[in-house]
Amino acid sequence: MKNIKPKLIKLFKEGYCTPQIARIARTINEPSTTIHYNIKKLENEGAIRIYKAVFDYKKINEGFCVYLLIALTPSEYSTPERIAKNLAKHEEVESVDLVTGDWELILKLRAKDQDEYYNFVKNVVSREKGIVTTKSMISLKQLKTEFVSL
Amino acid sequence: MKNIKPKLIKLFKEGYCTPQIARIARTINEPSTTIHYNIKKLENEGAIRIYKAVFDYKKINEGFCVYLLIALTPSEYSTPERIAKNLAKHEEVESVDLVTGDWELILKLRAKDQDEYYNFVKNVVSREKGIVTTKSMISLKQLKTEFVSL
DNA sequence: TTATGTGTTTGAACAATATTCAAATATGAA
DNA sequence: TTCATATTTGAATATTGTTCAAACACATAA
Repeated sequence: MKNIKPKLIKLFKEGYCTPQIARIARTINEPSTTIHYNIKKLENEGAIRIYKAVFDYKKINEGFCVYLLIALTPSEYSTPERIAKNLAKHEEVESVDLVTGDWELILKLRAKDQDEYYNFVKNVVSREKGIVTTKSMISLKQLKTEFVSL
Repeated sequence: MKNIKPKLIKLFKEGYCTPQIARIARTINEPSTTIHYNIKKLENEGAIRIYKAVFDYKKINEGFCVYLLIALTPSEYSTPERIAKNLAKHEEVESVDLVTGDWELILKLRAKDQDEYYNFVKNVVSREKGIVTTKSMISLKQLKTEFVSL
């Protein structure tokens, strides 16, 4: 047994997919070379970043999903991007945004379970200097992710 | 001019992509038939939902991104999914979660600009019975989306 | 209006890739 | 060990992506 599964999941999270030109051509009834030309144009403009897979995260041991709100110390207000970039590096992190309102950052995180999430908060979030408060909003049910209804 | 672009964007948001088996095979140095077998298994298990494109949303006129927190009236606590599903239908909605804490729902929305977002709130959100309060957290900067760093 | 340059569409030929199939191998349970 | 089931793999085939050159569309300026 070669245990290919985790390797595939890792690759599919950030790419290793490609458009189905022939199927699109059939669907909208245009020549495949026209589709090809237009897709390449979108890619060259940078409008399309990558092609990737969307998972049923429960089935790949990432069923625990949390929105984490973060408030920074006033001294960090001028460079919130430093902390944001550090946090974005980690594979548990689906998204990172600087936002308006009572909190400076909002992260979407995926972990296997509560324990794994606790470890992430303990080892990554709480070690980051400049964070003053956090608040976890645990997802009880995900109805739509990445524009995909579940 | 056939204006293929918007059609492609629509299709790529929810699929019409496929894994690059040969490239994966080269990357992890395994026969492509082995990769093929393992991918089909993941698909049949339902672990992989779809293959799709991730965009630079600013370049496809969806640069305005908001996290919308929603509190429900106590009478809706028993059926939060009804409202959640209604909201999830709309194409502006990237994600919908039922969450713990001070709010019942969190939505991630993408629109062209503030005006278009306002129209969505006015026409869709505020018409939904059972919503008691909302709070918008506007994204000032997106550092990572859908596991893709920007 | 016509001329000119640029961007888009398209079919034909070709290159690369996905898929099928059958055989070999591995794995776990009795 | 034996058996049933799951996984790996190469060879053949089917399907798809890509290249290329020509035709066409569109905008601009003379």
